[in-house]
Amino acid sequence: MAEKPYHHGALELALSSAAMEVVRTSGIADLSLRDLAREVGVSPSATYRHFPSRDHLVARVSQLARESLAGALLGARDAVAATGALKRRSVVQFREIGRAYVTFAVEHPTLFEAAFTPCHIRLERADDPSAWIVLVEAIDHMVVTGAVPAVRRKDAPIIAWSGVHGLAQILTASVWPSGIDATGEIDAVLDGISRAIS
Amino acid sequence: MAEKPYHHGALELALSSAAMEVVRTSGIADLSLRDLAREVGVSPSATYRHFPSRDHLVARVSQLARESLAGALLGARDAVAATGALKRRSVVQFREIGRAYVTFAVEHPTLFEAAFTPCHIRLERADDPSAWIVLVEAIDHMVVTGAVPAVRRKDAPIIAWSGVHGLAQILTASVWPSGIDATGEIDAVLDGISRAIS
DNA sequence: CGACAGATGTGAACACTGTCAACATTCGTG
DNA sequence: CACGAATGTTGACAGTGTTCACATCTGTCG
Repeated sequence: MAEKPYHHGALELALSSAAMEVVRTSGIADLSLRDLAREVGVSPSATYRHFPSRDHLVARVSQLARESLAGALLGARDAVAATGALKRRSVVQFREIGRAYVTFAVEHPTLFEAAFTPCHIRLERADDPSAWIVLVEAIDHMVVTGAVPAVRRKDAPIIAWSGVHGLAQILTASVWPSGIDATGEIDAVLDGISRAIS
Repeated sequence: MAEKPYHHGALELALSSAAMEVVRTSGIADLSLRDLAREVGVSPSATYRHFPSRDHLVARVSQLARESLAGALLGARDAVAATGALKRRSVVQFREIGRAYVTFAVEHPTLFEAAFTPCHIRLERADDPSAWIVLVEAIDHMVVTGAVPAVRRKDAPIIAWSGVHGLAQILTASVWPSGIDATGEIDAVLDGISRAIS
């Protein structure tokens, strides 16, 4: 077995993966280039062949976290049984997407935090399947099936996205006015969104 | 004039103020104990007499930012003219509070970011006038004037808070699906919230 | 008033970080 | 096969949070 090839071969991927692991278990604030380099078995400066700066690494990880969230939404949507009336089904799908959004944040708070961490770096590669698109599609679908009036089509996405994103943020934030029970609030907000876009 | 008294006299306040200035102009990520110490004209280790760690300083600044936000909400509420029907006035006040929340975030993005930055430190001193309380009071007031049905009293706060906080977060976040126009979206979301809690 | 305890500030050090420049090795391609 | 581009290494620099031993001041009690 090759002891230690001079070239790692897939350093960028290895670094991203190790970084995602750190984010999952610890949080994006604890990302350290030197730590990752150690983890992967490479010198600190080697990382600079793949990420111009720590901020670029952070931005990449944030992007991966966003894609992970989008994947969760898609999964929740596609898990809805393809039975019954189309109209009702479009409503259920939308609701499950919303629930998945908040659930993802609650179950993987560090990932969710990373997904929307403020970073001033502009990646050249754009996001793959944006969570935003999944939401807009679901709403468009509801408009088609008549579950949502066409008048609401324009504003419904920002209303729904705001409500769901805000709740997720609130449930995962550290500072709080008083203990808030997650499960109860989720349905309350989802109901509110339904009324708002009806 | 006293050249340089050995004791600063109000170091904690001076450090907090300098820190808030950095947050306002630069962002909470750029906070540095050594920088602040230099700014205030004190040795780096002096800061440790007032903040056990950098995280504590960050937590304090975050708290100050939250109080600043709460102040903006109070200001917006009290700026509503005390004329006309009570019912209508309670609705206008609620709407202005919501608008102020989002406006604060858009106009002072770094302060808003600081207000909800994730930090694992628990301050002993609790927040003074929480933004949450202002919101709940406004909703209670609407229930009293009959602008909001009593059935919604329980869920209205989390619905409104989620919508407004989510929109603020979305408008100030760095990564985006597409350019979003702030002013238009604010009214859309505020209208949505009104429908949701009616 | 004066001594003493506690609060507050200093200086020098440690371990750690991101980043860079000069150099070494390997890969792909003419 | 040779050579340029891609990738990895070594060693350094400036900067950071944090700590410890020490200096200085402030208020309080006999």
